[in-house]
Amino acid sequence: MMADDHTEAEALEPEARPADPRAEAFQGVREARRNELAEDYVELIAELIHEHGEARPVDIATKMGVTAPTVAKTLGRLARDGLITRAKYRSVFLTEEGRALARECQQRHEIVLRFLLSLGLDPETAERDAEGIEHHVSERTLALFAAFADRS
Amino acid sequence: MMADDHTEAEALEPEARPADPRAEAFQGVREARRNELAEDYVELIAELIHEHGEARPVDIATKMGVTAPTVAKTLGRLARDGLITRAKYRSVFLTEEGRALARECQQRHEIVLRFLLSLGLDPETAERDAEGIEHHVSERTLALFAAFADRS
DNA sequence: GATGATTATTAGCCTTGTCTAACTTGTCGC
DNA sequence: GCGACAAGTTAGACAAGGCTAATAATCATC
Ligand SMILES: [Mn+2]
Ligand SMILES: [Mn+2]
Ligand SMILES: [Mn+2]
Ligand SMILES: [Mn+2]
Repeated sequence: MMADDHTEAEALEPEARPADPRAEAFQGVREARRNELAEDYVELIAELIHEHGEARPVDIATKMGVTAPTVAKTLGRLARDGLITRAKYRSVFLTEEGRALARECQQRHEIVLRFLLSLGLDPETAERDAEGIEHHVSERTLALFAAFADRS
Repeated sequence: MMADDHTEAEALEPEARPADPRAEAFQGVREARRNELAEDYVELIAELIHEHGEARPVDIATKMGVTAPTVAKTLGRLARDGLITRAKYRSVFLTEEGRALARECQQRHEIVLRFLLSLGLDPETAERDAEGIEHHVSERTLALFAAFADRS
C-alpha cells in the first residue's frame, strides 16, 4: 500500500478540467474574447479624449457602429469593472486602470497594424484585420511583429 | 440642376448606419466573431472523425475544454445552421456544407500556424495564438501569410 | 440479459451584447 | 427664459454561450 504508482492514472494538475493541450488553447482564446470589447472601448475612448477633449457616448456609438443603448449598457459594465467613470448625461472618463489598458491597447494595435502593412497589405484591409487580430496576439508574438515591422 | 453634386453630403451607401470607416472595421470584426465558434467546432469534428472514425460529444467537450451540456447546446445550433447532422445519443456528422467549412478552416489554421512558426515563435504559443488569430485573417492577409511561410 | 459505468440530454440559471421604443435631460438659438 | 433638437437613459426583448443538477440512454462485461 505504500506509494501508489497510478491510483488514478493522473491527478496532479491544479487546472480546471483535464487540460488537454488543445483545451488550454481554446480556454485561452475564450479568455481573450472576454476582454475584446473592453479593450476596443477604452482604446476608442482614449482616442476620442485625445482628439476632441472628451468621449461622448454618441461618438462612441458612431465609431463602434452600434446604437446608443448598446453603448450605455457597455459603459455600465466598464464602470462596474473600474475602467471608466461617468456621471449621468455627461461624457466618459478613463480611470487610471482604464488609461493603462488603453495605452497598452493603442501600442499593440499600432504594432499589429504596422506589421500587416510591412507585409504588404493594403491599409484598409490591414486596419480591419488588425482590429480583430490585436486581441489574440501574445506578448511573444507581438515582439516578433514589432521586430519584423522595424526591420522591414 | 442636372446631376446633383452634393445634395446631402453623401447618401449612397447601402450600408446600415453611417458607415464611418472605423465602424465598418468593428462591424466586420463582430461578424467574424459570430462564426468563430462554429468554425472551431467543425474543424475539431472533422479532425475527430479523421482520427477516430467518429466525433463524440464527450471528445468534443474534452478538446474544447467545456462541459457536455455546452457542447450539446452548441451542436444544436450547428445542426440548425446546416453544418452537422445528428441523431439522439449518436455521434455527430458533418453535412456537405460543414465539410466544406471544415476544410477551409483546417487549411487556414495550418497556414496561420506555419506562418507564426516561420516567424520564430515557439510551437505552444504559435498554436494558441493561431487558434484565435485564424478567425480574423482576411483572404488577402492569408495569402501573404502563406507566401511568407513558404519563402521562409 | 442484468447491472454499473460512461455518455448524452434536458431543464434551468446567468452574463454578455445586441436591438427597438419610449422617455428624460441638456444645449443652443433667439 | 423658452422651445426644438440632440444626446442620453431606461425598459424590455432576444440570441449566444457558458454553467450545474438531474435524468435517460447506451455500452461493457460478466
Ligand atoms: Mn479591436
Ligand atoms: Mn484596436
Ligand atoms: Mn480557432
Ligand atoms: Mn483552429
